[in-house]
Amino acid sequence: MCPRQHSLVDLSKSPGAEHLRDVLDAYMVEHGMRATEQRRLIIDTFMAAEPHVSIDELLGQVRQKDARIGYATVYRTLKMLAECGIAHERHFDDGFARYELASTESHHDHLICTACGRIVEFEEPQIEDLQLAVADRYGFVVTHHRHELYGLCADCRPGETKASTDP
Amino acid sequence: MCPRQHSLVDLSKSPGAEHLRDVLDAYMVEHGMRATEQRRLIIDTFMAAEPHVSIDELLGQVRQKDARIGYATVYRTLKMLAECGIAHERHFDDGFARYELASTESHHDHLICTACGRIVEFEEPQIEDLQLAVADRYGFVVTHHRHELYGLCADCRPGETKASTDP
DNA sequence: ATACATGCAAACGTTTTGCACTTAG
DNA sequence: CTAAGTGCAAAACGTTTGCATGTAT
Repeated sequence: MCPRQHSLVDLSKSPGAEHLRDVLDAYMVEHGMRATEQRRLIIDTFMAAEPHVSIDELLGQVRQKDARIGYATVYRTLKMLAECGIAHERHFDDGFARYELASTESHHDHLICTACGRIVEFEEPQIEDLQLAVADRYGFVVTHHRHELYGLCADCRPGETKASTDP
Repeated sequence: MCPRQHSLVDLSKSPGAEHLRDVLDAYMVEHGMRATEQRRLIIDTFMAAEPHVSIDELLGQVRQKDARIGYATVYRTLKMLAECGIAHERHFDDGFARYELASTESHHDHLICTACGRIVEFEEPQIEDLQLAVADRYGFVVTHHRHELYGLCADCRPGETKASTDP
């Protein structure tokens, strides 16, 4: 192992992560999948990464440990994680897929700052309830949904400190 | 009841397709754009088409009248309509852009049947209010959003009668 | 007459896959 | 040993654009 430094935040040890590992192991055994060096590295890196990483971002982080890893391997590994329910694939308006660890908590949606790219998760049970009511009103049964609020976060909003007159 | 406002480009309160034509004309004049045969045909066809047409669908309909029309022309015309606020570009989960006339009153979101592709518009002011409340809670100012409910419509649901025990 | 528009085909950016080589079991 | 995984490069996919030709004004 590389005795580089002790990671400050080790999400792989947060509550729930162990269960995810179990789910993953079961899934891989069941599908005759092998635990390769690359997969281990990619999965570990993903679990320690900030939420909503893109494939490219993750690839960059992974390559700091092993520069030979290819895009396709990261791509396929993330697809696999999504397939077995450990990760969720998200498509915001920036054009590429992002992945987040499936949390044990309930469902959440997202606020996205169009200036700095910050992504904040929110939960609003009342909205969830209203969604079901709306669907019911139209005879729909909802299987999944997408709810994204785009705008400016507190740091990017004009008004904090005026003087925003550019030449 | 509604007096027809004249000449001013006031999109937000446009009552009908006729006004949209006026807005369009004004936009084209202002941008030195020409009223070509193709554009007329494409725009007329779009306005008569069902809501949420894709470029390919519209191209198909347009080619029934003039088989020489190219994809790029439809593409550019729809972009232009979106640019001047007459059409809205939507991206659902089927991978390609769809366009709808902006003629309708206030904002709406969508229910999409994942079986037959049916798209239903819904309006729910309470959800809109809650969105603003949520954004405010996180210090965000919302500029736009995306809210899509995916599921099965009444026609595609298993068990027209009841059948509520099916994962 | 000439700037704008068209239609083709090729460029794009991201995702997905075919394939020869490598490797875990 | 052999089925599964890797990395590369190329295909696929919808979207976007450069360019030679056509046309509305």
